[in-house]
This record gives sequence, structure tokens and C-alpha cells, in this order.
Amino acid sequence: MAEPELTDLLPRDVLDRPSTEVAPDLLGCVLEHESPDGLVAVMLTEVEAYTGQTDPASHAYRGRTARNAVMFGPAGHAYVYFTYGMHFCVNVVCMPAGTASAVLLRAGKVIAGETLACARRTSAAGVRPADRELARGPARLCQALGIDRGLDGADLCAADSELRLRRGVATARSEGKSLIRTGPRVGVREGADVPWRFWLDGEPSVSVYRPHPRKTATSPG
DNA sequence: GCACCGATGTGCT
DNA sequence: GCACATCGGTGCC
Repeated sequence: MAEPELTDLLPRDVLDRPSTEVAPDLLGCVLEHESPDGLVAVMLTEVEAYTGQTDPASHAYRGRTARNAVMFGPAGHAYVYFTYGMHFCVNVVCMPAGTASAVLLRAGKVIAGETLACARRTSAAGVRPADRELARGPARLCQALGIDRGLDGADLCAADSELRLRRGVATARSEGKSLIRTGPRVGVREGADVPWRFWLDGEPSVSVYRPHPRKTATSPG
């Protein structure tokens, strides 16, 4: 018999909840981008929750701007931002319109379209990344999937959207959440005290924890 | 494996 | 002007 449940879109009401509850539920789910170049799908292995205007580490902490407007909209859309002058990162918007919480997708395991993902991730120097590094880290995940700001606001719960979120194939999650681990979020200074990073224990595609980027110490010379 | 550093747009002070 | 939800390359262990 067919197995339609393997490709079910994630219902929007799953995302219409606090991001700290949504985040662990996204582990094992699949993000796929159907671009003109082809389809790449990634099983999520590491995420972080941001609670919006109450969270000093959130882009929404200081209120709504043109960049973060999507976060203030309804659940189930993609918030894509550009950072450090060269990288994109993607979030899943949670909670109803007016509440700007989201889940940052930090890492995943490529389960379809590996050739295309690898081509996108191959450096200018021609260095081909290892399989587990194809989508390890939020900017690498976006690069492997071909996500840029053109997908900001994309509906992740619509069948006709080119960027979609699906229920996971059978994973550790279906056997309980004992293999989900938590810890502080990566690279944040404010809000580093809350364990709102979630990952699948033992997954090689999980990014390495980094407390905070080294300060740009302007050495006197 | 870890430390350092440069690249470089956007939002905020 | 500066910090930033980052990464790739280099140097070293």
C-alpha cells in the first residue's frame, strides 16, 4: 500500500504554538525546496527557539522592521534574513500574527537532491564538502537548499509553495524524545542562559557549539 | 580537533 | 561606527 504519510505537509496548527514547544517537534521533520534547478530535501537535526519581543537574542526584540516583518505575521511562513554580509539563515515563524516568535533552522541531513546540494556548497576553490557538512550550520543549510531572501515569507504549509515543511520519515523522534538534547543557543550573547537549542543526539550533521564570536579586539598594534 | 581572522550588508546606537 | 542567530581558509596540535 502507499505511504502518503511520509510526505504529509506539516499542519499549520503544529506551528501555531510557542516556539520553545515547536522547536523540538521540528527535529526529524523535512524541509524541501523545489527550485528550477531541482529539489533538495533536508531532515532537520538542530534548531533554536527565539521568543520574539521578550527575547533579547531575537531579531524581533526591538520591534518590527522591514527585515523582520514576516516574524510578526501568521505561523508557518519562512523568515529568511541576510547576515554577516554574505550569509542567509531561515526560521519557521510560530504563533499567530502579532507575536514574533520563530525557530531558527541550524542544521540538517540532506536526504534528497544530494548532488545539487553538493554543487551549491562546493566552494569557489572547488572543495567538495563531506556529506555531513552539506547542511551543518544555518548558513550552510540555506546554501545547500538554495534559500535566499526571495523566499522570505514563503508559506511552508502550502502544497504549491516551492519551500515546504513535511512530517519526518520515521526517526528517533517517533520512538520518543529521549534522543533530543538541549543546551544554550549558539553565537548569542544576550539570552545565552536559556537552553533553547535542540538537537538529535548522535547526529553528525549537528553544528558545533560556539559560545559567542570572538570579539573584534582592536589591537593597538 | 581548536584559535584566529577576514569578508561584508543590515539594523541600531 | 559597531555589532551581528556565520563561514572558509590558514596555522597549529
